[in-house]
Amino acid sequence: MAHDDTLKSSKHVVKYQELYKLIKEKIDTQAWSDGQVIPTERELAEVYNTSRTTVRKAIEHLRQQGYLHSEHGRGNFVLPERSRQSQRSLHSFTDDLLSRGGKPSQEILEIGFIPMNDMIRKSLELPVNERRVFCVKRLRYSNTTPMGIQTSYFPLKEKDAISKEELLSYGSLYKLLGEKCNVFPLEAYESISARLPSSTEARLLELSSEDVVLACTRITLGLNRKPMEYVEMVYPANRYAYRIKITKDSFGQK
Amino acid sequence: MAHDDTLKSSKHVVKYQELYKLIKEKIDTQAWSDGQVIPTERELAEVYNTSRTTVRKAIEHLRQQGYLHSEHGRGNFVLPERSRQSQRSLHSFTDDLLSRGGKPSQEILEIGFIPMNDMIRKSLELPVNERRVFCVKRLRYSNTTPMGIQTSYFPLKEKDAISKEELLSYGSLYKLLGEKCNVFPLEAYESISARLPSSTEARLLELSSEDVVLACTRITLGLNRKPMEYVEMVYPANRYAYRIKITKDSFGQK
DNA sequence: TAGTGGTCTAGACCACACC
DNA sequence: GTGTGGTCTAGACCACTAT
Repeated sequence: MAHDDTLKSSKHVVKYQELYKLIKEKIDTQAWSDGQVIPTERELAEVYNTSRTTVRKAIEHLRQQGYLHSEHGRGNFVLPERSRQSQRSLHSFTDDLLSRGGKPSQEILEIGFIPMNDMIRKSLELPVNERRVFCVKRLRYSNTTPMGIQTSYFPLKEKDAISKEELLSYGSLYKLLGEKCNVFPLEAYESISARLPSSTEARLLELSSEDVVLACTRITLGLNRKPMEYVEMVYPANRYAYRIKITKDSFGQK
Repeated sequence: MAHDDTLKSSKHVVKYQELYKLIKEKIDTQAWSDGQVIPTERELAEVYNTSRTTVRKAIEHLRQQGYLHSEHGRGNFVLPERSRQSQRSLHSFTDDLLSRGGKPSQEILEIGFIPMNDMIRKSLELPVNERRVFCVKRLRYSNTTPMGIQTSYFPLKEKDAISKEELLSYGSLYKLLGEKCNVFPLEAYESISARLPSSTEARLLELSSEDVVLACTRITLGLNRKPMEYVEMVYPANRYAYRIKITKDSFGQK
């Protein structure tokens, strides 16, 4: 009864998201700590003046994010921090480095239109009459250590060309693309392999003769599910590892 | 009206899973094909004699699996095959090779208890008085090509030791562990890096001097969210690449 | 204006855990 | 038993898309 209408359901703000944030906050601040049960769904529904269905929807998402797990007949329990997030999700290289505790910066090696090739055309699903593609090649740093070479290809119109100055002032390429071309990333498919570095790569990444590189390619799909980016990434394997969370299929799949 | 009670909701069979399978079937068999709208949620609810809530739960899961996407005010649309599954999910090496189109087999290099070390103890979160751990080292083949060296460590009781013959007759280690020790994998955390192979690895994987390996470690959590396995995997990078799907966070996370 | 998916409600019954 | 989460219902209203 302490609350009543804490969950504002005004324009475009949705009750189950509010409740999700609220519970997440409780867990992040350790008001509800690891291994403990949280209040029952019926209690939460009453306290926050909502229905059990809405509570369950919020809890469902917290389960997917690794914050809670449910035991039939017992209750919903807070999971240890190690389980939380860490599902590999779509974010910029900048965010990635930040989450690893470094100070990101970048050097632009190349920027501009280049002739199309078949690999890029196929990845971006472009018609054969597209002759040029926009390319941005960058060297990424964490503090002063080189952490990767990232070469991105975008199906831009000639008029939408991005200048070096523009990119540097924006910092984030995704943000720039969103505002200039109205494209936003939705999901991506990545392939991760490894090989010996080329001499150029070894020089840029400051590698010794024993070092190898992780070589990854990614196709990013936009909101309309069309490819909006093809990226080749090269990481120094001795300084960079992929971390992923693997889960069981929700159900059905067998 | 054609159906009525097609969706049997008998013991332990749940309506939304049945409906999920039914819609998935329609899409897999291309009865409902790429880019097309499927019947409206209200229609599906009527035809299959269920509520719209239940229909929406089935559709929600199909969205998560990349089978459908929804457009507010327009309908639910079938996504192209490329979007489906491919989320990296928990499965055995055997399943993985099968999905890549090979014929899996294995050779057991080592099996038995070995002395504990700190790396393994920490990964499996074991107390300091645990002195031994069960180790299985296997060479995996796709057809006759070596595709990986997999070294697994399990916190087994001495009495639960697994023999080479047992493992070979079962084929799957997970299946054996499930039946013998009642442990089942729930989720896993994997780290992917790369390096030069050791001379033993190069010999076993039939590598040339130019080849490098993907070096991965994995901690698998069981149903009780306790570590049930620590695995080190070494793949020939020229023959094996990781494929992962990356998605945007569901909501809230910002 | 009509039809769609998105949110939300206030119930109900079931399966499971614990006493 | 009682209490918990898991499933399901039959509505309702809103926001968006189309015509």
